[in-house]
Amino acid sequence: MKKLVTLKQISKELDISISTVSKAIRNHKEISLDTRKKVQAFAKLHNYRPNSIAVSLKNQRTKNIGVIIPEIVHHFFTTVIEGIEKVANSRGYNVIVCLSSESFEKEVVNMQTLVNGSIDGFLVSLSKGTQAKKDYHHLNEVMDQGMPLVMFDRVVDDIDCDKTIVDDTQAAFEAVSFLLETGCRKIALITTVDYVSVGKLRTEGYEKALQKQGIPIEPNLTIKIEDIENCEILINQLFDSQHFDGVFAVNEYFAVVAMKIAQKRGFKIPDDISFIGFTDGILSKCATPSLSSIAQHGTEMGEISAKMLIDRLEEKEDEFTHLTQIIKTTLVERESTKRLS
Amino acid sequence: MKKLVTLKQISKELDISISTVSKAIRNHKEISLDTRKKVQAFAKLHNYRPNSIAVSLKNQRTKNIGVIIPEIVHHFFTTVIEGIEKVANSRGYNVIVCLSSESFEKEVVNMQTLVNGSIDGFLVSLSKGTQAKKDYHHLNEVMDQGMPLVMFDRVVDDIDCDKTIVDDTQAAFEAVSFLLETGCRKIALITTVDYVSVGKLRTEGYEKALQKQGIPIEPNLTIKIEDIENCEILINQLFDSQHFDGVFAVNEYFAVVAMKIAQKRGFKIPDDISFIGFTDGILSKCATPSLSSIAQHGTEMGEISAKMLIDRLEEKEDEFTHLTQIIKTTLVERESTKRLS
DNA sequence: TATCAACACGAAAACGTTTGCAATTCAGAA
DNA sequence: TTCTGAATTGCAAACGTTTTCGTGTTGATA
Repeated sequence: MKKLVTLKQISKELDISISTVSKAIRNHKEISLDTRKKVQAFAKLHNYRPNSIAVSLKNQRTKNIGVIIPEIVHHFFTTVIEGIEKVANSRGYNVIVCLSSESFEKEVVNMQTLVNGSIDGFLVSLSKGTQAKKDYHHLNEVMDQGMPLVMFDRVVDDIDCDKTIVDDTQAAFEAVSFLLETGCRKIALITTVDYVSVGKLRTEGYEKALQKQGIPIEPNLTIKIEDIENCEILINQLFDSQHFDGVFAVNEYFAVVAMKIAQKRGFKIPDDISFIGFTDGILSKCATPSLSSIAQHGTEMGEISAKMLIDRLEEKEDEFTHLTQIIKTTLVERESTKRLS
Repeated sequence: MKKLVTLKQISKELDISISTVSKAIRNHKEISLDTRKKVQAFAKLHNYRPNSIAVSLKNQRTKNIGVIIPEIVHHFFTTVIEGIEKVANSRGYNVIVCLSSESFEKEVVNMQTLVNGSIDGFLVSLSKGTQAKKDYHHLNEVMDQGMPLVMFDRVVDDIDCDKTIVDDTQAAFEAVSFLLETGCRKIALITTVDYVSVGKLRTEGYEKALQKQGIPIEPNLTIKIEDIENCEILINQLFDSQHFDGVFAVNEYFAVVAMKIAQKRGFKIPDDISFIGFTDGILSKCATPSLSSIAQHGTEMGEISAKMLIDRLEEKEDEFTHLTQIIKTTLVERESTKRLS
């Protein structure tokens, strides 16, 4: 077992001052070529690597970025992380991932433990808890300290920072419009409770699409799911009490569960009922029938968010305008919807 | 914008030495109660937090652990991370996640950039590239430097370190035995190429189960998938050329794809063909019919691995025996298999 | 009054870097 | 031999902590 070698040890070994060693390793031209060669050879031999903690302390930057997400067992967030990792890595940054588990308190604690020097900037998607509580003091504190913050997907207007989102309302509008165009007349909506920003926005898109076609909005055709555990029960109740020929769900899981229930009740998909979900993940592809859904391009969202953050970290002079990037969604047509004639 | 306050600033403001401030904040009894109260009040007011980089440098420990996984868009690894996060957080550690993307080179680079002080220990699951190349020098280097390393799931015998695995062979044996007990006689195997350790082990379990029942192993009933992209093609070829009444797949994705193909060809599941997959994830639950599969308990694996690592980090005296924890798998019966009579 | 412990606080080193500037060396010119 | 300027090299501060050790003050005791 040989611990990592330090500048001091090299310096002693070679009988050269620490500063000369440091400069020689980094190939400063103010050190003679002879010395540079000698030191570099020695460093290579002993596998010298600068201690990143010391470098961080000296340079007042860690080359780490912190990512706070509500859940990781969730295909969409997973693709976002993939995108973040990709650009972070390519620009020399490491990614520290923290999970809020949809809890406000955990989100606050996570941010507090990272803000004290561990990272250079934050990438955050809000927990449900935070959205319900509408308490954003932890975000403001971080911003106050001059630490860059980029929010993605689950964002909030009250905070003035860079953001990356998809146009949820527009995407939902397009999906529901597609259902209408392919012949659906009574469309059920399976969504989340209103405080979840994306749930609310997608609900708005649903309503807009109906309104545009002059179709009245029937409240009984909408179910709002708070606790994912009992979504089956609620969906079954919907089937019990209502008739409809289309379903729009705000995520793929709800859509797939609804499809399974519909099939059990003898409905043919898409002949009797069409289905569209949000988030084009592995479930959509593998469901039977495969599910038409809205691709949110999570990887791209991660890439763009990370790029925004790192650009901000490395910008020379402070730029005070914050911008919001909107990612274009795509409706992926599969077997759960009829063809546009 | 107010940057974080430091000990030095507090010290100047209160006209007390830095060391006294430090001690007062940490409630050392060698500082008078008066001073302690005063300093603590001031610190609280100005929201003082010790700079974690400086603390890390001083204490020679970062309270970060590095996790290297092959892919994150993969339900199993995602559950492992969840488990890791949970215990790491509860014991005051942050988690730095790096993706090898199944590439040997990326795995090496990731480990090298983390080993220089950024973290206290590693949690690693090998990339396919590394397993194919059989080059483990980067792991040995890390161990040589005295940095604790715990491998999970995709491990290798050549490295002497703590490990967490499931008994892949035994689990596959049980799954295939179950198929046999429920009446299957010709069982196809959908696996990966041999250099993927878990693929190989599960294949062994499959063969053992057949041997035990005295059923000959037909090589043509096995397909080994290297590139996940063209798994559909290979599975279709299998259906074209062979007859069978059971399928065992080494992951849930292969199983679900095979089920879809079987259904398209008019087979009834499980009456004509039974299916069992490995990795009990969301796909298994949501497939139609739902897939019987082997739960690997990823969360538990993550928890145990993280616990092993942190225990190792915090142990007083060096303990030289490395241990391998084996996690019990569970066969989750669903609709894709017949009932045991 | 001298001694001593208990108490409160501060100086300084250490962790491993980076970097501006001062100090040293050396060759060549006067 | 002395001087000059360039080429090398080293000193020391700085980043923000923690911690050991030393110092000074106080009050009590002999």
